[in-house]
Amino acid sequence: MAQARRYAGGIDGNRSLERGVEILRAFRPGVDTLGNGEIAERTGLPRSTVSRLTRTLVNSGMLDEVRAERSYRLAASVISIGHAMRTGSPVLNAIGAMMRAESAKRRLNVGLATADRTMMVYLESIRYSPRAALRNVVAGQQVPMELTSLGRAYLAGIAAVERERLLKLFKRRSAAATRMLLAEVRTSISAVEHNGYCAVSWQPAVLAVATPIVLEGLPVYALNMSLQNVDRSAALANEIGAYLNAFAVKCKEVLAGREPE
Amino acid sequence: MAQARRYAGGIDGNRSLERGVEILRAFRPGVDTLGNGEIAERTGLPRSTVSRLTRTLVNSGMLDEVRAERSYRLAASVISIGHAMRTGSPVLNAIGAMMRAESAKRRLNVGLATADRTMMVYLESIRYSPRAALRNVVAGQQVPMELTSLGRAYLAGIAAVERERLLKLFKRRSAAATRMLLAEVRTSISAVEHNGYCAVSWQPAVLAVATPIVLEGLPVYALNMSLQNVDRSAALANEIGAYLNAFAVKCKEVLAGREPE
DNA sequence: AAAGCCATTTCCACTAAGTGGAATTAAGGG
DNA sequence: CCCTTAATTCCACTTAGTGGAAATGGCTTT
Repeated sequence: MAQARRYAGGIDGNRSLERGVEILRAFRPGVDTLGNGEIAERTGLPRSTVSRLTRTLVNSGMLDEVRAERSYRLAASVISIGHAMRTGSPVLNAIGAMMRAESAKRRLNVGLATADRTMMVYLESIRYSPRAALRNVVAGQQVPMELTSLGRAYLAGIAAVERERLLKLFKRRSAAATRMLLAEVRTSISAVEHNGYCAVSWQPAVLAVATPIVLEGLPVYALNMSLQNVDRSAALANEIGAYLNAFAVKCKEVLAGREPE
Repeated sequence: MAQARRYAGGIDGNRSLERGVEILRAFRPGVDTLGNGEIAERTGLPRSTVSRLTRTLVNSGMLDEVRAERSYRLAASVISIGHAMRTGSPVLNAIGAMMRAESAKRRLNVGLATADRTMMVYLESIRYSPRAALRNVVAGQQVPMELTSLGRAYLAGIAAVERERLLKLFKRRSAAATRMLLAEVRTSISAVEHNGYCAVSWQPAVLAVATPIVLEGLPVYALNMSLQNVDRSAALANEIGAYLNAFAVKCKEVLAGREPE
């Protein structure tokens, strides 16, 4: 008993909708079109089911059909919903401008991200480069949670049970180097607990420092600052970490003072 | 007979999925959280159904639940899918860099958009401003189709039947000024047919010029160039129109030459 | 505190809507 | 022109979804 069979009666949710979302998710960054067969493979759904659901998604405007090659691509609707998400976000509204100003002042990259399953996704990423002044780069970009300062700061900010659930997933994901990686992740988490931030050099010659932003009624976010073309030094990490802590405090003040609707 | 009852057997698509998408769509730009009640109102769905579907969307990661206020907001997933859409887009991949270069060279804004129902949504919008060099502004932003150069260029680019369908929708939407507006729209469309572009000053002191991009196997796009703080003059519109035509030709060449996978 | 008043969620009987294997149709390839 | 391969439609089956009604759970009011 217990373990009630899902999708009996409907208390657990709606199967078709779940499947439809899974189909949208099958379009990972970089893929242009997918045929029903490919979608069926990626999602594990029966081909006839995929055929019907893709048709529905076309009618709903979430997919565009490419008749000539019997395939589909994500339609413009998905970015307009994405845009709605960004403009609705109270956090981004509150601190977006501050992030831009901070990037210019400190002459480094400033980013804000939150989690999508096991990935961190940027809500905003302000890249500072000495020449092109500042330009804000693609929101929606994903980076792996376990390897980045953003992800580890996020892990430090969430509830312990959820954290352990995610750590198990990482274990399953990367076959090799598991022990060392997990140890590193835990080190970063306690760094956050002790110093307020953690520093990680995920990409070569890039130093990134991040801190969690935990607020009632909002998902946990992570704020980061990063710098390219530097050699990784503890001193530099400390300096940026101090900037980040100060900035995070300012952000939290602003966010605490917002009208709750 | 005929007019087969929808959702019998499943040939017409999947009702729950359609409804789930409608719920996501209820989050228009600017809204933060919506409760199930509000969603039910906006979508016209029964409250119990909304309750189940929102739960599913939370499980699928498309919505975040705000337990304290029993409401929901769009989750980060939607921007990561949006990002996938942008990085997958062959058009944006092919001409994004060219758009940036053109914006810098001509010192004006360059945008690329396509339709989402009766709105035009920007895939990319490169804003030129004399000071902050160039920075690319929010993709996903929507502007009304019937009022903008982008929208009218799009209308000029699509099949006639689809165009008439949309024109009827505009008629229904704006109670007043209908005759004049529709006449204006038709004027813009024939301007595209004659000169390759149409010019519209939707917002005061902004001159915008757009042209359709029609390619086999892709939705119709519209490319535009615009300039702020100018007084609207035919001469200026012609000049920008000429730039735009030349640029569109270059774009189409590049797009024609891409490998068809 | 207690009671009343919301809004949201769960229950449940009903059956239509969705399912997926099999048949069919359509699209390339030789 | 026929054959192969993949997508789509059919269709009998039945489960999964539905929505009205009841129950729950928060909040406010006296």
